[in-house]
Amino acid sequence: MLDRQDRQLLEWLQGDAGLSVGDLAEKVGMSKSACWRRIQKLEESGVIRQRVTLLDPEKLNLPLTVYISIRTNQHNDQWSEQFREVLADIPEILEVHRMSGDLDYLIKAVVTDMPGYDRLYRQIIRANLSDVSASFVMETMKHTTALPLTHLPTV
Amino acid sequence: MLDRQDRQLLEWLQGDAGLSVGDLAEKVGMSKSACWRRIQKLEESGVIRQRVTLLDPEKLNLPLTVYISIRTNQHNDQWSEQFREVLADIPEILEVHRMSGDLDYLIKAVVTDMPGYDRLYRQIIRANLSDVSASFVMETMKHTTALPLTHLPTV
DNA sequence: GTCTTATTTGAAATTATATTTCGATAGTGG
DNA sequence: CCACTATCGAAATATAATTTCAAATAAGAC
Repeated sequence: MLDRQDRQLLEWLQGDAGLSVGDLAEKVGMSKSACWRRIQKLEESGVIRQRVTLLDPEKLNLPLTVYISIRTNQHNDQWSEQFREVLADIPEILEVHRMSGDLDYLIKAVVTDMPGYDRLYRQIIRANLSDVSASFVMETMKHTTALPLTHLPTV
Repeated sequence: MLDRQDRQLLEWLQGDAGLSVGDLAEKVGMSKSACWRRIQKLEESGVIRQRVTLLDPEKLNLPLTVYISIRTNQHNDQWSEQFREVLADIPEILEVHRMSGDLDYLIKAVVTDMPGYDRLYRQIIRANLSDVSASFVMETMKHTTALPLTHLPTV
């Protein structure tokens, strides 16, 4: 069970993984050692998954984000597993979700430009897909990795 | 311009923001101080955006991810700006993109369950939207924040 | 080529931070 | 009230970040 202080720590850490234990301790009002142990526990328990560095896609020559919707007529496990492995190895592909509803998979990818998208497209359709359609991101109006902590059971 | 060593540093840091300068220095084969300065420059130049902590949605009672597609008949700047502000303040909403093609906006959100989605839906449709449809994530097959460094101009 | 200048480097010193230790405190069940 | 357990804070120790400075390297200018 996560108490108020754990939540506060998580709130701060979601925004900045580089904060020192000392800073955090001050922010949530406890000693450094208590704070440090809290963080350890949050890591051990898996609430904290990992600490990552986010880069600027534009600066990496990846200004175009695309969502690719896929329908397939292949629905067996073996095909699905192979599809997963292919996509896992393509670094431009950031997310792959199996979806409810009329589309089967939704993919998020980053590319340099339209020719870049076309190269990606050609890789993907090697699998047996009945329908592939792309929507391009014109403008990202919000983008955060911070999850709300408001749905936890009350202490 | 990012040379081989910068790229290697970024590669490692994307995977783990918690690596020490010493470890990184060893991995890419340079001294600690050189390594430290490289990282500073990458931060100053904005290639490194931020370091964040990723949490486990399930452990936060947010097992359901949903993509919400929106069409609207409102296309003026003022409406758009207001829409943005409303969405920015809803913590369950992680991403909002203005899209090309037949849908206007694509939203990614996390919720506890279907009633949770319904509450979110009701908040969103307060805006003047002509069409809102949801697709739920059954299974996330890939999810990374690491961008490919393979599209940078060669040194 | 070689001189000059501006960058970048590595080792060592310094400063700051993470981690451990240990005794004190507070809550729990019997 | 006592024994037990979990948590705490302050201080000690171990690691790591940051700065300093002299040497090495790269980039032009001629």
